[in-house]
Amino acid sequence: MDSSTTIRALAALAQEHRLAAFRLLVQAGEAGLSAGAIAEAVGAPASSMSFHLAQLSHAGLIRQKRQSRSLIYSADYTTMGDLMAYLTENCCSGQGCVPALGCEPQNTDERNAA
Amino acid sequence: MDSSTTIRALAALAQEHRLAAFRLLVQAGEAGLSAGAIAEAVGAPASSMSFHLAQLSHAGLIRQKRQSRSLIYSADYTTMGDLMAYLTENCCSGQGCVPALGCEPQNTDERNAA
DNA sequence: TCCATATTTCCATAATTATCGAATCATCGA
DNA sequence: TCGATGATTCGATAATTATGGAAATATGGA
Repeated sequence: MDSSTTIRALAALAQEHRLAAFRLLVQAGEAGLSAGAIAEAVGAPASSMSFHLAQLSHAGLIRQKRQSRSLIYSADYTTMGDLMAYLTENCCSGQGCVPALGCEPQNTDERNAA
Repeated sequence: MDSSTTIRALAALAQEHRLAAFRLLVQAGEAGLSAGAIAEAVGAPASSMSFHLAQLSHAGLIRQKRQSRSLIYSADYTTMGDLMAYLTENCCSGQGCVPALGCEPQNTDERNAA
């Protein structure tokens, strides 16, 4: 992940409605949520939310699929993973930025799932 | 870390000159770098860089100390760590976002250094 | 085909953020 | 105290980003 891609991802998350939407989609998991559901949950008008979803999408953080009349959005963890890797690599060098989780003796294989 | 603090940190990093500056400071380590040195390395005029350093500072990502005529900036890893923790917690839920490092069998105690 | 629903695109406007020269402030050495 | 150096603040302007209603697009059902 290069720095301009990183900046796009960071900027995508650096906004109230977008961060809320992304968190929601992470919670929702594979099933995802429709644009309308997200807009309602976040409390933003449809057209505004659409704008924000486009930003997240453009950053590669979420995916879109049509399901009948609804557009279902879901989190795309690969970009998020790349972002985490970039930050760990470039912004935490040798210091204690990596949170102390995910380091259990035998974590079978939940990582690398997406 | 609450979401508005998170957003401030994300926004602080979501800018070319600031991300470059922060990476530089992470590399520089404890010793840090002067405002002038950062501005030159990043290729931004002093007053612009000063603006950006203020943003990073306000987000809690860097610290400032005066050393004679120079202001020396250095990375503050605690906020970065909090940010990583927030993202891991809220944006990677159960999925494979945590990079596969920091999980060596016996990593003595380099974490929690700062 | 026609209507209702779900969502986006368009557009104008508002708000925020970035840029950078000039002026100002702080510190040091002579 | 004066001049030089390092850095910030000020202020005006440019650029980007956010907002949200209205119009347009896509889909499905009757």
